[in-house]
Amino acid sequence: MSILRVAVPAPLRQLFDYLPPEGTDTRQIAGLRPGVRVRVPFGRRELTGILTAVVEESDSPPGALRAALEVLDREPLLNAAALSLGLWAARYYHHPPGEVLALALPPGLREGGQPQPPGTPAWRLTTRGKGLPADALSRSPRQAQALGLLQAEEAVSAARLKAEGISPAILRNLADKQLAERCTLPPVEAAPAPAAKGLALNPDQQQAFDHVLSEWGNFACHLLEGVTGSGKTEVYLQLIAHCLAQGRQALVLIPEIGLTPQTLQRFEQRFGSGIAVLHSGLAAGERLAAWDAARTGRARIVIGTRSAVFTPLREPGLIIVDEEHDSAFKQQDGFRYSARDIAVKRAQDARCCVVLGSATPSLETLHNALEGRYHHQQLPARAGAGTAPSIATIDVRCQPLDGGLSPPLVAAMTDCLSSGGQVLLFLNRRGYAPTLQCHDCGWMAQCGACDARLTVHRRQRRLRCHHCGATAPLARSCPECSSTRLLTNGLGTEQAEDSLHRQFASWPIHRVDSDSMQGRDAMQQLVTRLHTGEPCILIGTQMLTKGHHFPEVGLVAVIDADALLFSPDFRGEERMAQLLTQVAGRAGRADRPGRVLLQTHYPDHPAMRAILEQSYGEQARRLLRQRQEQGLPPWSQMLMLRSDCADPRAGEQFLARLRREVEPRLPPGCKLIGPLPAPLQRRAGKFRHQLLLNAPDRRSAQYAASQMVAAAESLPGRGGLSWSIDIDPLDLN
DNA sequence: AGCACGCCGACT
DNA sequence: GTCGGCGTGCTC
Repeated sequence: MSILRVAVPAPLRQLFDYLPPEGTDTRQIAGLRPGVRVRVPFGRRELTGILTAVVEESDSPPGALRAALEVLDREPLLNAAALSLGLWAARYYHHPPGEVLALALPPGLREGGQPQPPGTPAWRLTTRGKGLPADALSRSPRQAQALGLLQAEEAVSAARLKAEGISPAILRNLADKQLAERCTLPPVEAAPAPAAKGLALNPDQQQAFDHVLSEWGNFACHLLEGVTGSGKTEVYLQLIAHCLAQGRQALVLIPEIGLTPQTLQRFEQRFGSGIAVLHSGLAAGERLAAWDAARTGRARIVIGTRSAVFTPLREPGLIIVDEEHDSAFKQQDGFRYSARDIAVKRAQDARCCVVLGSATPSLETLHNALEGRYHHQQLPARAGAGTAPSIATIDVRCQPLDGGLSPPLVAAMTDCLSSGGQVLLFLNRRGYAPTLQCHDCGWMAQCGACDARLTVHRRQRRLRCHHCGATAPLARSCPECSSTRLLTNGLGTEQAEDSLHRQFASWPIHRVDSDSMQGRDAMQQLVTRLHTGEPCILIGTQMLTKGHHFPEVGLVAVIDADALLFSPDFRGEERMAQLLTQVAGRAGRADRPGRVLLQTHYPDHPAMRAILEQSYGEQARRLLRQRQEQGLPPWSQMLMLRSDCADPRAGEQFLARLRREVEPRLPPGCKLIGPLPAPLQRRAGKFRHQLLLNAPDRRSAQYAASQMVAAAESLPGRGGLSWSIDIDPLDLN
């Protein structure tokens, strides 16, 4: 008896068995390959699942099995490697397999749609459209223009029409009149990779490159630790060239879409076409096309964000994770996976090399390298003889601050600007000010749904909660006492920008945060402008620290370095060191060493001193020793069970019961902490609690996780209580 | 997550 | 007398 074992997209941690569709003969069953999509009845609905195996026996009683409705694909959409990677990740993260495998498909195929024939989307005229006289649309110049373009050729790609200024709406109008229709152009054959060798590698780069090559053909994980500007990307490019020359595909993971234009440009210059880009910002059609190119092997290089780690590849030969320390690789809700860790597993399965690159490697990765599990390649020098920036603190105690700037900082900025340099100011707080307060009665604007204050956004004339997204109009008077003496407390980027306009009126000022960089290519435009080298001031959040290198920046200043100093999380100091090192890395170039200034009230704080006196590598090694003494990751394994409930007590009670149930059965050395209220206990109207487990090793953590999930599933999850498990949590918030 | 079934308040 | 509120239970 053949049984189909199907991963169904439901939040259930199991696979479901089905009989083959009615009327399937044994020959057809024998031809069924795992990785095809199957339409199945599920409760009272129909869903599209993925066939994971054809088995002879089911654990379910025979009468309980229903028949699948239809097999949707002749060829698997997920090959064996993609399938087993997804199932492994589902087990490791204790997440429903159907939801994990759905992630490996582009959204258009998840619901059971048919894959489009490969090719670029295009438009052509219908027979009716072809018969139309040229002047027929004289009342609609845009449509007439579109008609003209389409008349010239058999079919015109959607991208070219867009470039000619024809909006999709115009084409839809033509389609409504049945004058034009969608079609696809045959895919452009990937040009063979040009033989260009790229830049000459310096000795460090060459050594790193050679070392990776020496492990080629087997699984090996390499940490490529290179200071900013040391030329990691060139090493990636030459490794990719080698990979392509071996006839294999390269998968490149990057933390954010924002970085794609730059990265992509550099890759295209080197390799021409054959590059597929995958991220959530793509339109459905583009995404499907890129995914299909990766799966079939037409794309030789696949560049993508987190979820791209699940993309099926025909013949992977190299995986690169750029900025591996970046927390964007860890999904923070739902399926809480680490794309970096899964990339390592994937390389292991594929017996290929994986390169984790960073100027500021995570302690997890560094630990693996120092323990000899990963190879460790270091690029200590800036390529092209650049000089590392000098770092100093500004003690702002007792200093007058204008818009957050101390007199020494203002002087340094003036200096830098007048000598033709750009200034980069880092302030990790969006909006105008983090609090609005009544001067007469002390009232403060609080979020109604979270334990948090509302942030003043003056440009939008609104108060906004940065935790749940709630907004409220910016009050003109106090709701408690009607006083109009409302004060803002604290400093955000908007306010800093305003005060810069006052203090540096003759210089251009650009604000860079998620509010000001709304447009699709706002960042790209700014980067282009900055590359003209025009002296200016940049003020922005985290966004500024990621990826982009601005060669003309001569001064980088952190307006409020103290904000990083007192984190409740044991990873606080690691994050501070990474962030400050990354910010500092934005400054300077070959002929002009950059300056980095940190404004602080605690110039003697050990963490602050460490930033000045030690390289990131030295700090990281010191922090690793501390973690060892404290028995914390990466020397131990953590997992966290979170509860979320409208009732303030129910979540805590649920976790307490769970703890009682599970604690006696834990492997030796496992410690439970909690239940504790989450740092921001009430968020979006829900009370959050957490139960943390610290385990001595992976195996016991894995065992404990199964116990906890089993217990949580069996406990009555009453009263709208929801829970989730986070394996290797990054943020203990 | 859906989508049922299942028991208690305001309407034609 | 029904329509419908969302509480809890199940999905091969």
